[in-house]
Amino acid sequence: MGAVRQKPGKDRHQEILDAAARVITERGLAETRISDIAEQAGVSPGLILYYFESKDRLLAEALTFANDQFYLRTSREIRRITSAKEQMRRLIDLSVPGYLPEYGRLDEWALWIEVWVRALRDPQMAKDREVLDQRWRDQIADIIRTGQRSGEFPQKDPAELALRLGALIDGLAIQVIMNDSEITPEKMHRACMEVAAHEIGFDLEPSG
Amino acid sequence: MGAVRQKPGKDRHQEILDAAARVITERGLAETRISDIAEQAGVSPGLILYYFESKDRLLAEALTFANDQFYLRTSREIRRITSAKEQMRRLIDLSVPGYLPEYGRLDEWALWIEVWVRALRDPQMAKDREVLDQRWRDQIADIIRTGQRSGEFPQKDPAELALRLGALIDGLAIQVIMNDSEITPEKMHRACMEVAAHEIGFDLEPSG
DNA sequence: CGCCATACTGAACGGCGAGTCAAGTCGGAC
DNA sequence: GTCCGACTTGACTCGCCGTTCAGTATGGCG
Repeated sequence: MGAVRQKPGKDRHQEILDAAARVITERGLAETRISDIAEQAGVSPGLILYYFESKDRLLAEALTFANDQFYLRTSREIRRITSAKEQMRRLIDLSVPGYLPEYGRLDEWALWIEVWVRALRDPQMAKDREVLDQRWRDQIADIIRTGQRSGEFPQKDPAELALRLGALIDGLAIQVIMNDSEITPEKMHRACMEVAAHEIGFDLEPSG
Repeated sequence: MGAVRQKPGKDRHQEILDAAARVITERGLAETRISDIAEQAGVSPGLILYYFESKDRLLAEALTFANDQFYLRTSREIRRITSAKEQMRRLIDLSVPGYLPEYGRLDEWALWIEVWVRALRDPQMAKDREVLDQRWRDQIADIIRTGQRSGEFPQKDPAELALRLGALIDGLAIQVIMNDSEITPEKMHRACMEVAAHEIGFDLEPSG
């Protein structure tokens, strides 16, 4: 028996988190077994518990890990854009599940729902969720502040606007990943843009 | 051994669904065991599976059952009101978790999240969710149509408005039941009323 | 060239909980 | 009153899965 020890360049901890996130996305938190994660990561089940204290901790870590990925991606994309209105559009592009073909069905949203369920009972996850959610709202608020500083947007409370827009995006994204026949990615995108324009107070026309 | 047979006035099926909904609310879907439901209902574990084919089916039924309760309650309340604007206010009153002290923390929202998670993988639950969600949006749209007929509200697509308002309420309600420090029931209520007024196009002043 | 620490394996253990079942109880029909 | 069938019980089975652990390979160090 034994083991081909792993190349030093690789990080098992991260590999396992990544495998876990993929399995959770596919099977759901409740149906995720340690052996699934092991298989996905290409290691033995025993090794999972060698790196993580328990299944529970691993799952919790995997959820926030996946959320970080999404945050970092959007954050990077947005920083490249100067116009606040275009930043807003890009944020919405990236937030609508299945809108950009290159990003699959944007299954981060499915994981996000799992976070909510867990956060209802797990105090640590509840704390993590609040931090993650605050970061999400701040991202929106920052765009609004940018637009207000540049004169693109009128003066209104950015935090309040971010709260409302964030909630709207959350609510619509849920319906979209559920494949609700009432709403498509395109429709969600339009709804988000229109409400954003209306509530923040900018004009939709150019390249809308 | 044996059994005191139950009074004919009672409906075991319903009793068990009710017990299940309460247990799920308290412990979460994943942590709900058959024996918990039995205990809550005051019967033996065996009886649960006498009335339900499997744990899975029971849980699924319990979730839609609880949602029905919420729908019927709000529906009844709203039908009593004539002014569309007041109907809208009442709907929001009832939808904000913890806003009306007499309705506890309105834990239906917690169950609703469980529905979402399950609907991602269970086709039957996916169908049920869509029906339930459609009913929820229709409830909002009907209020808007009422207001438009009476001249209280201007003419805009009621279905589209309902979609957006429903999503906003969903998104905000999630944050509230998570005890997010950024938002309180009162704040959510104000946000919903303001966006409703702004998007539907009515004035907030009277008894606002 | 041994030797050790570390990474890793997979078989085995143990507990838990869904589902089964044989037996008991009781209301009502006749 | 007696019998039937629906209702109810709780002990039992059985499979599953998280966790443990004894053992194995391997890279590096002296």
